[in-house]
Amino acid sequence: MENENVSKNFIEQMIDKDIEEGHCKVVHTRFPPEPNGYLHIGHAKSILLNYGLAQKYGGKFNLRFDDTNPTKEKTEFVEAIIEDIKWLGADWEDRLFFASDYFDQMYEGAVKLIKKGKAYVSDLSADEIREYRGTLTEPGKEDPYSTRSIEENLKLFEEMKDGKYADGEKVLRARIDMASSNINMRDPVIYRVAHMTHHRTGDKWCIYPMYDYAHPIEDAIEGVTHSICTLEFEDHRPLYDWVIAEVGADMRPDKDDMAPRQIEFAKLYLTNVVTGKRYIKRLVEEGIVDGWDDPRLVSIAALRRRGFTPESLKLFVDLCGISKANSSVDYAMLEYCIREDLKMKKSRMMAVLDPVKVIIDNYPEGQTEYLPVVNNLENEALGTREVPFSRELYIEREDFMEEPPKKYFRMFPGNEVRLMNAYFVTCNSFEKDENGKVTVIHCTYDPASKGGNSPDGRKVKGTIHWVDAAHAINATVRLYENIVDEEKGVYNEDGSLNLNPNSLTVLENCMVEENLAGAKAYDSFQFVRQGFFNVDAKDSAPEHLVFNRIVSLKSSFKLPTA
RNA sequence: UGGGCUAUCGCCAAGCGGUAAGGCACUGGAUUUUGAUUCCAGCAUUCGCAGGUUCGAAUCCUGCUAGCCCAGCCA
Repeated sequence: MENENVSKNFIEQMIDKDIEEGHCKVVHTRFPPEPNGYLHIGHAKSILLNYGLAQKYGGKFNLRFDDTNPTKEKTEFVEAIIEDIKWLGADWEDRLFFASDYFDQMYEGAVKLIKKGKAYVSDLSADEIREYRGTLTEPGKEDPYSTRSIEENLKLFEEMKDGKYADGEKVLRARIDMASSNINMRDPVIYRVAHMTHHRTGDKWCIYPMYDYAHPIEDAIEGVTHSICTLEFEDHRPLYDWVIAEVGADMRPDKDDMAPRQIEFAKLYLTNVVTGKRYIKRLVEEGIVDGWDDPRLVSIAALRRRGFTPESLKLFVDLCGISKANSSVDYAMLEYCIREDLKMKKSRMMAVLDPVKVIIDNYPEGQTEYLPVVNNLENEALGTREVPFSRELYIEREDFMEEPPKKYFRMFPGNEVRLMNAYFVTCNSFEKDENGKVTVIHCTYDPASKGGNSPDGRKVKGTIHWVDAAHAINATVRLYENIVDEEKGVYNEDGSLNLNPNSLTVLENCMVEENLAGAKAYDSFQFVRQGFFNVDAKDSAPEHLVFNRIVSLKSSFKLPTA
């Protein structure tokens, strides 16, 4: 269904080559999150990329938790991550794995390295290791413990595993090249001691493998062919390849298929959003946002709560493309994607966010008629509904002006407009309170224009939405804006976030049509002339609905400001 | 001033030696019972800069410049 003429990204080109040259039999990808936090839209790019590749090439996609550091990880996060990925629609079938499932094989691999003379136990402290490592411009120095015999290393490593040493007392290092211009190759630490209960393996282990050692092994064991990660790991690729060559290659399920290959791509950055964990943590702690799923955030949970759909995110990720250039995508692109996804799928309802009363003076008192309304003029499959109409209505306060500027074709004294799906009405007069605020607008209607067209062919420039006063239900509607504005600067001088004071507007006395009465959590609609809205999953209740604005409709209408 | 990577329209992004795709945004104009949608039109003589090779260069070579990443017993 996607356009066939879309050019392939550089990863697809690499995969094509691996297949053509006969290296790769079955494309196998994975998404490997560490369960130490919530997923956000950047992760969605990676998930959809990896899953999408597996689909396109008829391959496989794994979900694997990279849980090699128990000090940061929690079961709570694995559950949240699973929920988010399921919602996104990426299907790992029966391939849900944990790096911790492979701790035994990783340990055996380390023993093998020691036996080959490719790893040694060091007693250097963390500080000393840093000193010996050298700097960006100076080579490192040999670790004084690097000359230990294989037998001694074997014994020491086993003792590390058996808990004879305290955290930080000893580490296992790979023996590569202390003079390498790539700092990752200067005898990297591959195992550390951490007396810590792991969320899955409990107290079985007190030594844990480092990412650089563990990750290639995880990929190899699972038969992953293309290990896709972000740009900051480019410098780690030689080490990834080293581990594969030394121990990983033998762990592959199919020795004839390709050994895993690491490919890096640029992360997704979005303008006007906050993704930094420490910033979000503060916003949550200070009560500025309502948790990690506050609709102004871009965690997957927040986007879901806001009313974004998996389809819209997929579209977004596809439109953004994959490259190696660091870039920041305009938030407007995301807005386009959700409008695009919802416009044909959702019923177009009438809701008055800032109501002002309208009285149709010549409409019979006490009469109510139910007018048929098509739910979505562009999608008949959505059917029709009936909307009550009577003498007293509400319209949007901004749809009336006492003294309109030029090109204002909504309601004003003497002007005829169409009440959408109902009648032509002409404004005759209005009432104001002592503060000059309009309280009631008086109109007369043309009974012949029922349905919204006049038999005499008369045209009106404006069509406005409305809701019947006697039947409307009262609801709360929340309007959102971006939480920061890059034009104004994201950070203050003290490093704190320069927050948009208008990121949340709560409208308490909105009047929505009665057909919305049964709306349930996550249900979404177009509110005609306003935007797309959904029922808030946390705060809405059947007796009092709370809606979130997902995105506004585009508008080229601007009131002249001067 | 070590190594790795990246520079194509306001924002993404194709392009892979034969003379600058596409999308978002924006600007017109048509249709419209949403100032929405849809439609049609416009939107880089130029590819970070400077040289060079070539009949021909965004694509190859050389030299600059700018940005990002790396000195966790994090991932």
